[in-house]
Amino acid sequence: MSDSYRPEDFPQFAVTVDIVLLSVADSLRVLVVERGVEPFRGRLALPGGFVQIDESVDAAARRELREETGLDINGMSGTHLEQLGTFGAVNRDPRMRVVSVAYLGLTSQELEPRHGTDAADAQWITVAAAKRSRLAFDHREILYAAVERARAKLEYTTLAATLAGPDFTLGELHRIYEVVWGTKLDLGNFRRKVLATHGFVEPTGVRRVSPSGGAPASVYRRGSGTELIPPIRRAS
Amino acid sequence: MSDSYRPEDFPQFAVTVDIVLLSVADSLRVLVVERGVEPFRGRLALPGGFVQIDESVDAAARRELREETGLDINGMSGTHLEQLGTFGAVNRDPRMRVVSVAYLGLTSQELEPRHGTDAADAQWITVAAAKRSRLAFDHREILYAAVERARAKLEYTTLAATLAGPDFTLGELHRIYEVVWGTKLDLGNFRRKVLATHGFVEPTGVRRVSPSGGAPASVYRRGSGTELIPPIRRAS
DNA sequence: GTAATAGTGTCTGTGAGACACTATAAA
DNA sequence: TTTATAGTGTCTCACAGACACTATTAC
Repeated sequence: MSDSYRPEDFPQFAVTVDIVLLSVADSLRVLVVERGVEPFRGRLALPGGFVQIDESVDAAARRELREETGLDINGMSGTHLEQLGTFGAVNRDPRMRVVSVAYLGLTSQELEPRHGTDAADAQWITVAAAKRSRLAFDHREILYAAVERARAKLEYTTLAATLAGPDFTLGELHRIYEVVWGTKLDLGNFRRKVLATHGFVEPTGVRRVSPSGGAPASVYRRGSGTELIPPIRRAS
Repeated sequence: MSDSYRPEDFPQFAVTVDIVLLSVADSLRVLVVERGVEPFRGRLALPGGFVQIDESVDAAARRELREETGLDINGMSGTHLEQLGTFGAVNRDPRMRVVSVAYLGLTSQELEPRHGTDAADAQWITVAAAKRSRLAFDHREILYAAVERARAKLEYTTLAATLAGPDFTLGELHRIYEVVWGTKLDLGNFRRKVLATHGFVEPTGVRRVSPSGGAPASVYRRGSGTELIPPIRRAS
């Protein structure tokens, strides 16, 4: 930390936030926007924007998320948002020196991007497609880090319940794990594990019939716990 | 991401790096510097400094670490350095808007801060003392995050071997865990666990006698592995 | 001898994984 | 009926944890 007060003594940066918002539908999806101007015009990019001088970096992330999707983290929605990491390569933005703080968001996909807002051009695409796409800036690298973080977090936190929505069956929760991890999980063992973990899910008393047939399933909602002890391990 | 090229369209920030460098001696220690000027003159602070306009944020962290301690991450020392998180509260620096990218460093304490360098006023103090101290800026918060990260990483990575130095006995490695976690661990079970984990340690063939008596112990060095599968769990 | 550390043996309980099985819905 | 899902039972193997024990050094 320098001790100077003179602005000319330290380099000046722009600081942005970029948000990797993930959800699970048939497959793992990510919210992207199409850039309308240079640089990277026409390319897909992660939603984000400049941090304002009078707001914290975290607040900027929440604001951008709200502007792009209408999801309001402060308003106790079922959405999770956490800092992922900071990307500070010298030439990551061709215009000027920009340091970007990336965030990982998880949502149950209830809310589609709202037209008529900043998010008019936002869309959900599969993560597989996004990885194939030539994303703007270093957003491909950020996406990879976010997906890996999400996969790891399902192991030792109850965040899958956030991806599953306000209420869900254990079959639906099970699919979240299979889709995010891209692996098969024994449903019977998974059920026992989840039900044995205090604070993961709690029963609502309601039963629901699957649209694809089968017996009616008990509906659960998120429990109060956040950690999974012991964790659910990915297949080795 | 804004599309403007005009500097006046986006707020200007200073970006710093702050480094939480930990080592294990009798207890867990952290490298701190005493501030010589305002603000927070006389207070202890984490080593760090401004990111230059032509260096990446990661490079700035490596440079600061080298300047403060002589440890050169590029030069294949036994030191670990990873990004911890970014602290971007509006008023975290009373002089101006500063966003700080914090790093967690782990070292085996071979190298003491060098006098006659930037680090002339640097010193190792126990983490317990640092937590009691009124650190400058939001460095207390950063320290807490770093210690928790280090504790968690010992569970599922082989980083303890980095804290233990170039070569070590299993008894020494065992103490690293007990000191960082602040718990007791059964030595017999720990030994079996470590030796059964492929890539954690490898024998050097050398034996060493402890200065505090006891039978001579086999000396090991770090293995090539980085992950601990399955992890060593902290006591619940 | 005692103290301290290194290293091994062994038992037990828990729990993950594999897999079989029954039950209940839709088509 | 078949198909798809929900939910339970059970067996086995691995392993973490507890703890006893021997071995080897310094003092």
